[in-house]
Amino acid sequence: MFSFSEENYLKAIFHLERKYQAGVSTNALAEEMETKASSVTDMIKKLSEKELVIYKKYQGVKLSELGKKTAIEVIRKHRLWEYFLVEKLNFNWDEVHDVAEQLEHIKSEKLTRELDEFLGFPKRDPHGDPIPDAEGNFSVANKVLLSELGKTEKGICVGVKDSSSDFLRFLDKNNISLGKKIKVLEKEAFDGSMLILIEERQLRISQLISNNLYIKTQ
Amino acid sequence: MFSFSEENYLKAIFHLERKYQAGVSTNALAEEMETKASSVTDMIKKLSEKELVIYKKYQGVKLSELGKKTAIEVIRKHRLWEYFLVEKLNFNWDEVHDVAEQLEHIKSEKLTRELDEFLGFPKRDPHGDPIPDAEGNFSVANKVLLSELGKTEKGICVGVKDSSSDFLRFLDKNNISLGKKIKVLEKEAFDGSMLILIEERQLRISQLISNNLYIKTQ
DNA sequence: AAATATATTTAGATAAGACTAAAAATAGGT
DNA sequence: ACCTATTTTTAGTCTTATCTAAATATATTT
Ligand SMILES: [Mn+2]
Ligand SMILES: [Mn+2]
Ligand SMILES: [Mn+2]
Ligand SMILES: [Mn+2]
Repeated sequence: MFSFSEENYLKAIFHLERKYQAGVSTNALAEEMETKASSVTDMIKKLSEKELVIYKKYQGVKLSELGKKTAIEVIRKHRLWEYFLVEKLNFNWDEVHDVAEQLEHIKSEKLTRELDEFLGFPKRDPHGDPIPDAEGNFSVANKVLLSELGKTEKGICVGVKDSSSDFLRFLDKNNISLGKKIKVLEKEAFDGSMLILIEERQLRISQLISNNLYIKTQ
Repeated sequence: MFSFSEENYLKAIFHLERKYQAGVSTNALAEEMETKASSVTDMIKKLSEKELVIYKKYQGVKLSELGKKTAIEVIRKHRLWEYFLVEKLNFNWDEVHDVAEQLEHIKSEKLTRELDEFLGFPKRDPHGDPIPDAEGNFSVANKVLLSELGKTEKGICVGVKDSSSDFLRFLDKNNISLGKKIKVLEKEAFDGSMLILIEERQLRISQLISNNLYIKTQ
């Protein structure tokens, strides 16, 4: 149906639309795709021809309904494969992204459907991100960044914002993983660092860390 | 490492080398790849530059050691994925080939290794073809075509030569599957058709069928 | 051995996706 | 409102993989 490159652009636009509802700028997309603005303009024109995006010169792009549907399908596959790699093939959560970037482009509805079933219709990928179902529906959890919590507030660690290997391995090393209870004991106004309680253990973390950990409070 | 297209050419050359040990001709390769001879020449030159094949103008191609190793890796992945699809994801043996054609190009040594382990190091794919191990070794079974058997000879059905959907569904419909015992009851000299005994059942099959079924005798 | 047929390679073109450099449009500051 | 900085688009080039048409080499007949 669509090329790898087209699918990757759609995915990138989908993710950037959160931040730029008015339309995703060429430069933002160029940065996300690690390419040049001129290449982005070329591709946007092509996607526009194919009615995957709505585009007016100098005004940025938005996904059309078809574009959004396609992007969600790719994201669904990406996250299902990440789940598969961790749950069935002994991958660590920091090793799955690059392989999933390849697997997400495999074209077979039956494969996606059967994989989903084989995995027991998982709701979240290894990084806490929601896995869209076959109809493209997914629940956006009411999560906040740990850095937004104040002293004495608590919740459960439910996701990571940064899913780079470096960050994930840091979390592993410090025994921070999804599902664990976290309570803010102290918050340093000066540098934004925190003293947290995680499973009976006290830990001091920098703002860079708390800015990349999602917490579900309630 | 190598492009999808390069990998597909290597695989095709590998398979054709059985038949054309002296060197695979441009035309044979063009037919196998469903492309034009001129395109084949272009690609062969590129593969030759990369030392994946040995090529002299007008003399056909052979795989180099590196080319052979690469081809076997792709075939290993293809067959492992086919096994996965049938054993874990409820695919029928006639549905797996096209998806495996995509999956065979995923680059991740860990993925291949872990998939192999997850599947229990299978030795044969759903069509009876051997699955190379991580070192590229695989056993070539001593099988013959059913059409080569004479009256009263018997053996076990161990593979298919043609693995088209049409042929495989024909076998399904007639309850012929790998592992079943087959005995030749009659052989018609005129049209090459056979009367066979398969699991207490008598069945008349044309030469086209017996020419595409592998049997292990002993 | 020459003529003819077939196989293979070369030449030139195309499409996708990327790039650099330059031009044009938009946004901000005074 | 104008000047400047930034963003975006255009123009032209490159690489990969394909194609058609034409040229050349090899194989087969006579
Ligand atoms: Mn990922
Ligand atoms: Mn993820
Ligand atoms: Mn196959
Ligand atoms: Mn097979």
